[in-house]
Amino acid sequence: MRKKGKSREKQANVEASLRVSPAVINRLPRYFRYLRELIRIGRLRISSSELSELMNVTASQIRQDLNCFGGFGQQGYGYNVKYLYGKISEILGVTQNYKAIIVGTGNLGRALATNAMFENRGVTLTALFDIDPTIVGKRIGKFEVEHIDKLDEYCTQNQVDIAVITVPRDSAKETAEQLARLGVKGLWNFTNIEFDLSGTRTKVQNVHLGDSLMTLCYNICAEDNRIAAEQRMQSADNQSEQYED
Amino acid sequence: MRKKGKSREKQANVEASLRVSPAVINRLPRYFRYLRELIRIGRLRISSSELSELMNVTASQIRQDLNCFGGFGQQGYGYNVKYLYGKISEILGVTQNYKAIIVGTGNLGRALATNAMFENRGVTLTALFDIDPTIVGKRIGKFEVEHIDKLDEYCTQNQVDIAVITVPRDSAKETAEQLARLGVKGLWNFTNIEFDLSGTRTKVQNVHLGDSLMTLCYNICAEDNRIAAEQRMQSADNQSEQYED
DNA sequence: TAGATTGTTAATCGATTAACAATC
DNA sequence: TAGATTGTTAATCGATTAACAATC
Repeated sequence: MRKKGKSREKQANVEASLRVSPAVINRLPRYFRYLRELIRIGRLRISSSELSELMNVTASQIRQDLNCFGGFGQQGYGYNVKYLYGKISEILGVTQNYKAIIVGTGNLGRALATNAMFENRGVTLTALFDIDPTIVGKRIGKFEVEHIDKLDEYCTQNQVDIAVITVPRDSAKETAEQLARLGVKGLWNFTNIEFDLSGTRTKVQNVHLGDSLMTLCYNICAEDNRIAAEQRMQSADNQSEQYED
Repeated sequence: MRKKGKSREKQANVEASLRVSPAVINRLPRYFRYLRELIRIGRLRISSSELSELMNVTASQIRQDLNCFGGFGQQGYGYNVKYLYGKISEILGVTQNYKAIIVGTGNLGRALATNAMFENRGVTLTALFDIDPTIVGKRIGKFEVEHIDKLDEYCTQNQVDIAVITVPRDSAKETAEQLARLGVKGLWNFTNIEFDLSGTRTKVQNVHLGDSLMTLCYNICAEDNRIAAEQRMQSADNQSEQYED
């Protein structure tokens, strides 16, 4: 059972949004993912040490992270999986029912438009926009693509919290600034360029797929180098063995 | 002109792949991106302080980061843009001409298959695989989709450095382990689950789009809370003003 | 040469881990 | 109550920034 009265929840943190370190914030979605999986397999409770083994992090880090937002656990018991999942969902804004649009219905935009990811995370897609007249009017999933000229009107008349930006790089900056002007709260940026929206309240989350691919390439390349170095060592050893007898 | 003889390049680091901190590695692709842009606009040289302004980081960090790999600059001059770009490209493995395949040609797989990102970063796509018989044999971009049953044979007979994993979550673990067994050097994972390939030399780079969306939602939600708090403060101020006179 | 800017060391800052008292 | 496990403080570790001597 949950403790009631003398709850230690850091209400201050949640309410006044006292700055939580970016390192912690970036780990929250991963907790969310693991907790959902635990619910799926029917787990009712979990201790920080069990979860730490599952997630390959320290139990200390888990307790520290969760405590930025409140005392969600119980001494001697651990964490109630569903309760914790609910709390993290709240913190992540899953319960806010944010509305999103996709701007740019190229291959990537279309792929996202039909992806269950949004609804699985409490975000509702409401419209798609494109500039290409041969695409405008076509159906993608349950939407009819609208012309980008309608963007201003749409954003003024409907709640738009998030805009997914999947336009070509040349129109990206302009589009981003337009959306920020229209008061869209967050941009999910799939283009290669970065936006400077300081001076607005609009948040930007960059995906930069190319950077991710490059990081992978670096790690592969570094491993290749290590393997080559190992082999050089080995053959050097063999050489000296030959001389030894 | 580049200095020659008494070069200070950390050859040791590049050759023996002395561990570079993950924080630095994750920043490299961003340098790569900005340098490419500088080349595009015809810049020949740049100082760390100029670049720092452009990228919104400290000059100190830039010099520190680059020096993990060698002395690529010149006192009193700065960095030669093309030379530095070449060096970072090398470090990131762009010059290795890695070969990649895409496993899973759903919406996301198809979007990636026709994306210029790979060739722009020195990676060559060579084949696509899927399990769905209605898709196998169809053309996507310049490829004909092959059946996943051919994966073993293909990987044995061709160099496959990178596999892009865009399969449904239920077949993800199995697919990843198969690819690791086949000696694929790196997995670019677009599924929601994580792989444990410790004990293999295969590197995994997770994209986790859902996590990225959640981080954006957190930041929006936190900002919403801050705005609400501000407004409460404001109305409290107004209240006390009323009482003041 | 004088001015500029790097490479590098030392100082600071922030994030992670360890330890343990509080408490369920 | 005794055992378990959290919440939290203190210690450690790593990453960032500042400063400056080296040098182009």
